[in-house]
Amino acid sequence: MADVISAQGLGDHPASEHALSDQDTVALIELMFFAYRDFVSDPDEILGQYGFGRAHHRVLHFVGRDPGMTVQQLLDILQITKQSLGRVLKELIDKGYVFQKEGETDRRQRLLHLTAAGEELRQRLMGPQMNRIRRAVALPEGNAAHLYRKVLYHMVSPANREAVRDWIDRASLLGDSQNGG
Amino acid sequence: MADVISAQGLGDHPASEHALSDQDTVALIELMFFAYRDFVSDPDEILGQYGFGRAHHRVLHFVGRDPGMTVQQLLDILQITKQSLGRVLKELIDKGYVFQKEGETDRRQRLLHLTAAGEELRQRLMGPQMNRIRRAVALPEGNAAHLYRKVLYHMVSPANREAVRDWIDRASLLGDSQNGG
DNA sequence: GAAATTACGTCAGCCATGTTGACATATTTA
DNA sequence: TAAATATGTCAACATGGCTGACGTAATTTC
Repeated sequence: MADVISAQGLGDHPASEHALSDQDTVALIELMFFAYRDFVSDPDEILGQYGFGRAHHRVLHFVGRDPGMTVQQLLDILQITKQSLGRVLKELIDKGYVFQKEGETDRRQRLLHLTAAGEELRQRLMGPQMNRIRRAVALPEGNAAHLYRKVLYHMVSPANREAVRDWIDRASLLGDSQNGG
Repeated sequence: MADVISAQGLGDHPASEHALSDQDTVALIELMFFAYRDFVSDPDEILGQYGFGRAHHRVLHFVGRDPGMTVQQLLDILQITKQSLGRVLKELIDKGYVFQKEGETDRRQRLLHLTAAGEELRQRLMGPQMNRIRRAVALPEGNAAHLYRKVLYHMVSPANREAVRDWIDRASLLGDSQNGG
């Protein structure tokens, strides 16, 4: 029974029916909590060494994924206020992990980029999460990755799905900027 | 292409290989962020009407799942300090959503229970999340629920898996306390 | 070309929720 | 009886959200 949640959840039930039982649904709600809690624990530990928090991580990650993005684009993705962003962004700039470049076509814009140190830290933070995802998805079941991605996507609110899909598509097209390139 | 993340992610790749590409792995990391963000948005809105926050929600949920649990058990699940818990617990008790009963075998314990109002609120908070999970899992793919549960479970840190499995098993055995019974 | 809008920054204060450290009290266990 | 346990509480602090207000430079619109 190692590495199996419970007989209740993974053995006894014929999981092929499409309507989920209340029990199973609640178990998923709780697993969402536990999984997210541990999922962010790896980077949290690293961030502490730099005097940063989760907010810094998000900025590092998304700027690294889409170098040259505008402040407004970042705000749209994070869905926080510019004042909240301002604080962490200032710290990241002051400590030399992020820098800004005046927009060429629109000189009001301060396009966001990672410094070499920023990209390095971003990789360091992403490593454990990639390992965790790969370990979790690489199960004997077969195309878990496909399903899991689809399920997570459908967990996003319908109103936000277009923005999320656009982001994922866009970031994918940007190439392997998430792999140190 | 409606309701599909992207050609990149869900169309072009043969997802049957067990080693996930970097691109796909990063996409999952980001989906974890977006999905969790929206997953907690439903209850957040309701909680605001009561002057409560996410911390209150967690207490309501887990106490409702395992009525009579000790304070220490709750602390172990939430993995926060007793001072953090103390604040929200006090508010929930003062406002009449939670009450405590002296333990019978060990009179030091203050066993936690929901009042009728507490159970009602808990159901109200859980409703949208159950709908969201069911919608996300009820995809044409077939046994998504099974896979998704397994994947989320494996996202939990190995050191925490026993505790999480025990909790899920235990809560399941407690019957349908999550369904108003 | 003047006016309105946009992109961004910043100051100030507030709130929720986490932390550490210290101390108190009742009860159970050794 | 002494030590450990279960719980509560006070005080101070950090992070990262929020609102509201105001300012500046650049672009767009009329």
